[in-house]
Amino acid sequence: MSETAAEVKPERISKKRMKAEAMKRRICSAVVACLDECGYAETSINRIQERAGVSRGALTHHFPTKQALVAETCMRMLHAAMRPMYALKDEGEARPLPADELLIGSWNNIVNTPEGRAFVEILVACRTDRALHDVLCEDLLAWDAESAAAVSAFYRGSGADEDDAALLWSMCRTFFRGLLMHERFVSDPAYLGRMTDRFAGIMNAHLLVRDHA
Amino acid sequence: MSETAAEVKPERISKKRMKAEAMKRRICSAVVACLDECGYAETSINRIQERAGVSRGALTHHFPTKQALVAETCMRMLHAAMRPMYALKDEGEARPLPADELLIGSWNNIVNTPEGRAFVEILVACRTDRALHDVLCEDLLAWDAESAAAVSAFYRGSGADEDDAALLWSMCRTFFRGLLMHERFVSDPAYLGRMTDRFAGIMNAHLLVRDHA
DNA sequence: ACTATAACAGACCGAACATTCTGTTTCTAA
DNA sequence: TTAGAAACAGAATGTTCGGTCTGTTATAGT
Repeated sequence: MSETAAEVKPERISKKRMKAEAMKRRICSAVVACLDECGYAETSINRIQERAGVSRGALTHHFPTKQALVAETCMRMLHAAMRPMYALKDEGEARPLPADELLIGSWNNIVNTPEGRAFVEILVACRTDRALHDVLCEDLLAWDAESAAAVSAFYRGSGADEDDAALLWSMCRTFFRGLLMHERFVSDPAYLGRMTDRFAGIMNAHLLVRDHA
Repeated sequence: MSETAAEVKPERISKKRMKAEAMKRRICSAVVACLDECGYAETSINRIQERAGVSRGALTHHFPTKQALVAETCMRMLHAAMRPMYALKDEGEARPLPADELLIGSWNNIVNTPEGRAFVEILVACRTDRALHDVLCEDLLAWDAESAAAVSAFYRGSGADEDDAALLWSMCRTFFRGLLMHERFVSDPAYLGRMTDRFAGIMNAHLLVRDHA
């Protein structure tokens, strides 16, 4: 059991593990860039290895299959996207933003980014790649639930249901994902801004900041 | 000029052209099925030919490249999706549905179908495939404009802008596209229905049936 | 009836694909 | 200090890809 030996002294961050972690991060960054720029279909192992500037051996050593590579990249992205939300939570009672500002900020800083676009590529791939879906489904559902819980803590919905805020928030993320694939088919780039503004304005009347009673 | 000879007597529907058209329809149907079930990445020419039950020669004869095949499939889908809208227009002043019914109907009969899912696959592919994008962009923009015009004829928006109805309609289609890629990641299938209902309810207050003054 | 041509059929090709494999280096635990 | 294992490196493999090419058959204009 070599792994138990490794678990015995986890406080010791070995030089080996640091290098391996750096390599993994480097590779996953290349995956994000490739997914964003080339799409899932053209994100081949060859392209990733060239983009990351690593050898084929390094890639296959850390990620035995392409699905493992994409899955870990996805989870790293989700974890990174969740971090600011935790930071906000820990910061205590800094009053939450109005919903429209939250939405515009989310669009600009989270969704409409290389990571956001890469995530959409993965989501679409999951629709038809059962193996990839099975690897990610559980974690994605958990992430959804976490995200919904975080929003529900600060916002309430205009509807009757107790979980209306979570439903509305899910709808917002759905809209943003759809917007990403519409991006290249608007004649005027400003039109995207009009859509996000209009949408945020409408949702602002339904996703309301919770009173801290 | 063999083509002029063909143009001279277009009223004569030759047996040859009918067979060719039937073959094309058969192939494009297989493309839709493959895109829906396997996704763009796994929609290979081999798979299409097997699915359609045609020879490689037939495929390459009618569609020299894969992009031509996907592009024509896309345009056929859009044309088919547009047909009921024209039929509605020609039918005259049959009062339009309230927006929420229009939306739920669109989701069930147009978006959440094999064709709708295939269309999303194509849209996502266009994001990173410049050649495919260039072939389709113009037609897709025209289709968007047609769709917006058709909606504007019967509906008005709650906002100040003259084209608010078109903007709202575009937002609705954006939302539905996003919903398609969320489909496999909801724990309860009924949740999708809740999302469409809630969304339709919200939009119903902004997308209003135009008075026939 | 005849011939030119569109409509197929299927073998073939080089490139690229994901994966496996055998070396070589570097670190770590004993 | 020294096995031994993890971290790489890169060649090799068999498959599948999109596209081309040469035949064969059916049809349509003359």
